Amino acid sequence: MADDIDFKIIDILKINSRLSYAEIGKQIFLSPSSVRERVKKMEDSGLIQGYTLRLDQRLMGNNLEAFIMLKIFSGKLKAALVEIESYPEVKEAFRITGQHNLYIRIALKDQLHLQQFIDKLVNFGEPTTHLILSRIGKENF
Amino acid sequence: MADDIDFKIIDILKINSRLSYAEIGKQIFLSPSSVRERVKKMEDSGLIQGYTLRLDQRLMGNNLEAFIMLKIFSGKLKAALVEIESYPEVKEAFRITGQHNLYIRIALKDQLHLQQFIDKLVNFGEPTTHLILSRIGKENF
DNA sequence: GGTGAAAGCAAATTGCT
DNA sequence: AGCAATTTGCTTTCACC
Repeated sequence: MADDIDFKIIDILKINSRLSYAEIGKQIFLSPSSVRERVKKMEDSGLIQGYTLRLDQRLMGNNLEAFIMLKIFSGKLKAALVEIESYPEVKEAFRITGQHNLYIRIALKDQLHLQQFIDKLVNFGEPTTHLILSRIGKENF
Repeated sequence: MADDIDFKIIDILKINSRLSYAEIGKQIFLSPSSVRERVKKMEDSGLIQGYTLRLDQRLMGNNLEAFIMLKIFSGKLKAALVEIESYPEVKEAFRITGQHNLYIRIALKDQLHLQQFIDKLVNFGEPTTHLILSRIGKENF
């Protein structure tokens, strides 16, 4: 489906998704209308799912980033899924293989906030918490 | 620094970072120039770090998503950090607290690819692998 | 698939409040 | 902080290749 030119466009949009088609076209020697056509096709096919921003969580008032892995109590999975979707602290969450069933990435104001968050999770499972100390490299989704 | 109007703009850009200032302004009853000014200030302050896209990893040819937690061997941390930054499979990586030292999120073609990836990591530490089965809710960075 | 032309919009600057 | 007006550039569509 997608060819090398498409992947070049994706690589450019990864770095700055607000660039104009004209600007993208300059970088890959293609007309703005062709760039637009290709982008539109990638959107329509679902390859490009959308455009979003990168935020500095510290400047958003979240001094703590962490992830929690949850070993869900028997029969509590459905309730946990619904609950987790509703928390604004949750940045992403997955079902996973291994000793734990859920991975939950969170951004929090401080340690008290973390404590309160964990207190909510213990209704659904046994949490293991890992604080994020620093990022390595750049995001590359 | 940032007020409620700024956060409204951020919420809109989270959903679609390619919207025009005019369109954002319509949604929050603000002129395009004011929206632009506010966005620019948030970029300059570092609150908004950039704009990127959401991709469907399956349609990108990556049928396996996983994360690996690495317990680094003594003296191997620096080498591991350099190495990990260079792998295109790595979507994000953190230093973390707990039994393991590094968290590495990856997107891979298939199980063979995962095996090869793990084989590279075992030079630096002891890996624990968790496959991602499905996402819960939407990304919310 | 790619292009270029034309109409309609958006971005960016400026000056005013 | 916000707005309107301007110029400059971009988007979008479409006929053509």
